[in-house]
Amino acid sequence: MDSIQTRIERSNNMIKIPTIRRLPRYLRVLQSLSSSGREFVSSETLASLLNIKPIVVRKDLAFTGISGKPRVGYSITHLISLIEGTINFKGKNTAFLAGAGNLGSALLGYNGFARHGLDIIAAFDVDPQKTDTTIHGKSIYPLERMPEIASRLNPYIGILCVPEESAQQVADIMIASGIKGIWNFSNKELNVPPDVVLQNEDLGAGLAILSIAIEKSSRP
Amino acid sequence: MDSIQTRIERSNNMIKIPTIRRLPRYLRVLQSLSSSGREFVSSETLASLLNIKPIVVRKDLAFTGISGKPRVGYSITHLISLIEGTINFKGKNTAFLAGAGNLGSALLGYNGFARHGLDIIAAFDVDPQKTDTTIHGKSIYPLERMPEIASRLNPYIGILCVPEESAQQVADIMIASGIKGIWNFSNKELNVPPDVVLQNEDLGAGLAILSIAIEKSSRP
DNA sequence: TAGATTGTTAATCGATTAACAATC
DNA sequence: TAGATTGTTAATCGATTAACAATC
Repeated sequence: MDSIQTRIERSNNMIKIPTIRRLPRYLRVLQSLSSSGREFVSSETLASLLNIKPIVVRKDLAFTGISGKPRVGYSITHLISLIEGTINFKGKNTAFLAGAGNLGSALLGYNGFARHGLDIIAAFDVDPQKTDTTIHGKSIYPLERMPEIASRLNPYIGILCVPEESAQQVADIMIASGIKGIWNFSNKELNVPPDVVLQNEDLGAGLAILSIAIEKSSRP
Repeated sequence: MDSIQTRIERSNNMIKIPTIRRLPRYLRVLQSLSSSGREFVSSETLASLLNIKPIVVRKDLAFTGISGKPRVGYSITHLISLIEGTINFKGKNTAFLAGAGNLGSALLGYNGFARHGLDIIAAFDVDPQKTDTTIHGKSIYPLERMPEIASRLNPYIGILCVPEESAQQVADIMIASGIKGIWNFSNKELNVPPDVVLQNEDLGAGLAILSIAIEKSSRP
């Protein structure tokens, strides 16, 4: 028999992955609406901007704790603030990045992260040619200095952009450095202890979905 | 009343998004097992390598049409071939890329795409400083030449890496050029006609999931 | 008040998991 | 044959959608 706590948590109120995935999208259109001077927006309008259904919007937004006004909609500035709070895009999420290759360098230069509350505070590489330089204004340190520098800066997130062959090894260094979550851009299946969160970013998955969908739409 | 066809399709046999997302992961561990000389693999082994359950593996692999042998498992080379066929990672998926900034350049230099059967055959940018040069060996053309070059090369996929402000406009040029699917790395919500497939790649979504999971695991 | 929009409750749909028979 | 592993059928779980009452 489940505990009351378990049953309550299962029955309602825990935010769900599909909702979390949509929240940054709401955020972007809301910021755009806000900068055009609008104050309120309906679930109908948000739905049409995201090509989803209004009922999905209302269910999703309920998780942020917002209360909409019948006949008016939701306060845009309030909603922005609540979504940012819900997905931790306020404050600063500090991160280390490992692997300053093509992709790693691109992420170091990605301006969008500021808007997502992510601050890459240091980057690491094994290549002596890259270390002790900066890329897009971020300092690159030798990989072996990660634990030492982490003990001073206390990063939350480790962004892993190294080749598959060294991915597990570098992940282990990140974990030993006290990082709480790994954002894995390598295509290696990583093993991490249960208290470390792992988020895999798999371009192959997106490409496979696209490829199958194109094939299906060409031969209906 | 639904047609018989509709009911058959809904009841069984259509490959599902979660399965499609996992197929590239199977592919990678299978390729690694294959290069270590193994011939057969069980659902149990694959499951433990991907940190999922064996029943999920068996259900997923059924969609590729493979037939496993009780007490032995699945033929690794056969399975690789069937997965590649299922997600179109065999042959060549030809692509145009628009926007040779940080991210676009990184994707031009990404070696993993060859393994995914994706061939970026040309790249485009509005910046005259970038056009008529090459990045990672790929030629960069002025954006306005896309329709003309497309009429010769017939690309399937358009990889969109331009800033949000110009994303819709560039997507429209891709569509006018006859592209069948858009892989959208900009954070713009695009409008595309129903016969064009849209796959959004949203880094904000991954970051939001990671961020909420870290918060939850820190305060249990 | 009338009507538009939210938010809740119930129904449907789809994916995962469990149980177990089939098979080599 | 015995036992391991596949693959099928049924059950459970979770997310989306529909219907509609509440509210401003």
